[in-house]
Amino acid sequence: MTATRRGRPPAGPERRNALVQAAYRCLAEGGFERLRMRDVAAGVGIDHSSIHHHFPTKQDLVVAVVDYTTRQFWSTTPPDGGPVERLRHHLATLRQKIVDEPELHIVLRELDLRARRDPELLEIIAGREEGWRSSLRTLLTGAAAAGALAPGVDPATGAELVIATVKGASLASSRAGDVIELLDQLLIRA
Amino acid sequence: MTATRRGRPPAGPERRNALVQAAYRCLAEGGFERLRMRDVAAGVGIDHSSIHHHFPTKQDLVVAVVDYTTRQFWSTTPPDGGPVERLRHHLATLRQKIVDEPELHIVLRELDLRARRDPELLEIIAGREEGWRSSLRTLLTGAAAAGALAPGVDPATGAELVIATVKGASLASSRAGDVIELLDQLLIRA
Amino acid sequence: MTATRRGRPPAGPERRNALVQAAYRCLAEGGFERLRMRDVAAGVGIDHSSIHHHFPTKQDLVVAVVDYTTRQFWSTTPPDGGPVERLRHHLATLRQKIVDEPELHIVLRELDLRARRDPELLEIIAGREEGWRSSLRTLLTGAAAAGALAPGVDPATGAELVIATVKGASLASSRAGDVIELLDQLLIRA
Amino acid sequence: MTATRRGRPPAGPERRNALVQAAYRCLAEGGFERLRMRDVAAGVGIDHSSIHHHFPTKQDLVVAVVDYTTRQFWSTTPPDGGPVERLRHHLATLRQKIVDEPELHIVLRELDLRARRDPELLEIIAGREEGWRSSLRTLLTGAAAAGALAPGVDPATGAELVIATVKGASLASSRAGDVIELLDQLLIRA
DNA sequence: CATGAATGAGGTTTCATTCAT
DNA sequence: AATGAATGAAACCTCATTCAT
Repeated sequence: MTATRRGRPPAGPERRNALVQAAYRCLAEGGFERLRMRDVAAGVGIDHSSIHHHFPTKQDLVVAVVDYTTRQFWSTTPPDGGPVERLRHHLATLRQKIVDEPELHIVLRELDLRARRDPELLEIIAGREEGWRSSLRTLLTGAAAAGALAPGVDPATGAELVIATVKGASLASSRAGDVIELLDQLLIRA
Repeated sequence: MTATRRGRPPAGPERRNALVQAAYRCLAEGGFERLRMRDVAAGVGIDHSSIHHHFPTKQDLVVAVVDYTTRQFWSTTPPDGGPVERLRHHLATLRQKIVDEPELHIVLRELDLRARRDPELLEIIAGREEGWRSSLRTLLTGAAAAGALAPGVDPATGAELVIATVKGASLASSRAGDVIELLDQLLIRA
Repeated sequence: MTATRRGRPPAGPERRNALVQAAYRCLAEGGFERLRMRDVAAGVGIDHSSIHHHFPTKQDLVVAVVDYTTRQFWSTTPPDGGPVERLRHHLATLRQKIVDEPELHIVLRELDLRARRDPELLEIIAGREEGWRSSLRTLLTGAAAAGALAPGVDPATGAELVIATVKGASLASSRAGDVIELLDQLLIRA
Repeated sequence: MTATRRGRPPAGPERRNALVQAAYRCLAEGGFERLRMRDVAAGVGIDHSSIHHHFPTKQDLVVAVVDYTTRQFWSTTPPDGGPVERLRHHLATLRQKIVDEPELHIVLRELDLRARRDPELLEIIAGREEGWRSSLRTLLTGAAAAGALAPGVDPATGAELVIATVKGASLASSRAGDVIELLDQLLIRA
C-alpha cells in the first residue's frame, strides 16, 4: 500500500487547502470579528505559528478564503435548454443553495461588508460578481427575446433585482425559498 | 437650579447619546471588526475609560447602538391615504433612505450578521423587524383587497420579498434606486 | 505626613523616568540585542503592557533612553580658570567617568552603532556630540592661543582625536585611565 | 576524482565559507541586533534550515564569523625596515583600512560589545587583540630605543593609546584619516 | 464624571531549531 | 546536503476593563 503513514497529518498542498477551509468555517461561525489564526490552526490540528509557513500574513489567508468562497458560489454547471429554462434553473439552484448551505451565503455577506474597507478583497469579489451579473443579464435578455419576461423589465435592472433579492434573502435563509420562488413568479411569465 | 455647569461640556444624558452616535459612526466606518472603545471615546472627546461610567461594558454600548440604529430606520411617519398609496410611499421612502444615507443600511446589515451570534442583539433586532414585517403585511393585504397587488402574490411572502430585496439592495446603494423601483413595478399593479 | 502611601508604587511622571532608567540598565547589561520590553517593565515592577501607556512604541522608549543617556554624559559643570586648566579638567573628568561608570560609555557605544541604522537616533546623538565637539574645539583653540598645545596641532583635528580616543578607551575601561592621561600629556605642553 | 559535481552549486567547505561571509555582510549591515539565520541563508541562496548542516547552532556561525572577521583585520604583511618605519607603516595601514573598508571596523566594534556578554567570543577576540597589542608594544619599544618616540611615552601605554584611538576613530570613519595622522605625529618624533 | 495608570488576556508575527523526506 | 513543514518560545502591541484620585 502506498497510503500515507498514519499518525502524521498529510502535508503538502493539501494542508494549504485545509487551512483555507478551516478559515472558512471560522468565518461562517464568528465572522471577521472573531477570525483568529489560532482557531484556524486548531481547525487543522497544527500550531498557529505554522500557518505563516503557508500564508505569510493573515491578509494572505483572508484573500485565499475569499477566492475559495466566491469560487464555491459561482461554480454552477449551466444547464442546457432555452434561456427561460436556464433562468428558471438558475434561480432554483440559488434557492436550493441558500437553503442547503446557509453558511456559504452568510460568509459571502460577511465578505461584502469587509470589502468596503479592503480594496484587495473588493477587487476579487467585484470581479466574481461581475461574472454573475453579466450571466444574469444574458439570461434575462434571452428570456425577454422569447417574450417570457414580465413586461417593462429592463434586463440589466432585472439582473440587479435578482442579485439584491438573493443577497437579502440569504440573511434569513429560512424564508429564502419562498422569497426566491415569488421573485421567479413575478419576473417570468407563466 | 438644574443648570449645567459653566465651562464644561454638558455631561448627563446628552453625553450618553453622543457616545451612542459616535459608536454608530465607528460602526459605519469599520464595522464591528474595528469597533474600539477608544475610538468611540475619541469621537466625543473624552477619555476611553470614562465610557464605562455611561456603559459598564462594551456590550452595553453595542446594545444601545442597536437600539439607536433600528429606531433610526423604522421611524417613518406613516402617510395618510389608501393602502396602495401608503405602500408606494413606503417603498419610495426606503429607496430614498438607502440612497441618501447608505451608512445606516450598512450598519443594519452589520447588525444582521452580528445578531446571528448574539442572542441579545437578535432579540432587539428581530423585535423591530417584526414590526416592519407586520406593517408590510398590512399594507400588502390592503393592496390585495384593493386589487392592486400582482396576481397570485401572498401578502406574507410579498412582505418577505420586500424585506429581502431592500436588505440586499442596501449592500450596493448605487444601484438600489432602480432595484426598488422595479420591485414596486412588479409588485403593484399600475 | 503627606508622604505617598506605602505599598503602591508612586505613579506620575516618576514612573516614566524609572522606565527610562530601567531601559538604560537593560541596555548596559545586554545591549540592543537583548532589550526587551518585558525586562524593562520588570525593572520597575509593572506589567509589560503598561509601558505602552507611557511610551506608545518601543522606539519611543529607545528615543527617551538616548536622550537620557546622552544628557547623562554631557552634563559636566564647566570649571572656572584658563583654557588650559579647563581642558585638563575636562580630560580628567572624562577619565574619571569612564573608570567610575563604565556602563555609561558602553551604552553610548551601543548607541553609536545603533544610530547607523536609525536616523531618528542619529539626529539626537549627532546633535549632542556636535555640542561636545565645538566645546572641545573652543578649549583647544584657547590652549593653542596660550601656547599650551603641542606644536602643529590643529584644534579641530585635536578635538576629533580626543573624541576618538575617549570612545575607543571606553571599550576597555580598565585601561582607559592611563590612555587618557597619555593623551593629555601628548596634547598639552607641560 | 575530487571534482565538484556539475550543475550544482559547489557544496562542501566553500559553502561554509560563503555562509560566513554572508553572515559578515549581515552583521555589517544590521549588527547583531538584526542578524537572522534566514537572511544569511538568503545571502548564499539556500534554505535557512540548511544552515544547520554547516553550523549546528547560530552561536557556531557567530563564532566562525568572529574568527573570519578578526583574521581579516590582523592579516597585515609586516614590512621590512627599522622599527620606526614599521610603526609608521602600521599606522598608515590602519588608517587606510578604516577609510577603505569601514564596515570591517564597524563589525569589529560590534564584536567588542558582544564579547562583553559572550565569554566564547571574548576569548577569541581577546586572544587576537593580544597579538596586536604585543606587536604594537614591540614596535613602540623599538622606536623608543631608536629615540623616535615622543619623550616620556611608556611603550605599553602607547600601545593602548593606539588601540583606543583606532577603535574610536573607526566609529566615525570619515574623520578617521586625520585623527590617526595626528596620533602618528604626536607619538613619533619627526 | 472624568482621568491616568495599570492590568492581563489575547492578537499577529518572528525566529531558531528539529525532523522526515 | 538540501528542503519544506512544523514547532514553541518569545517578541511587540492592542484592548476592554478596573481602580484610585
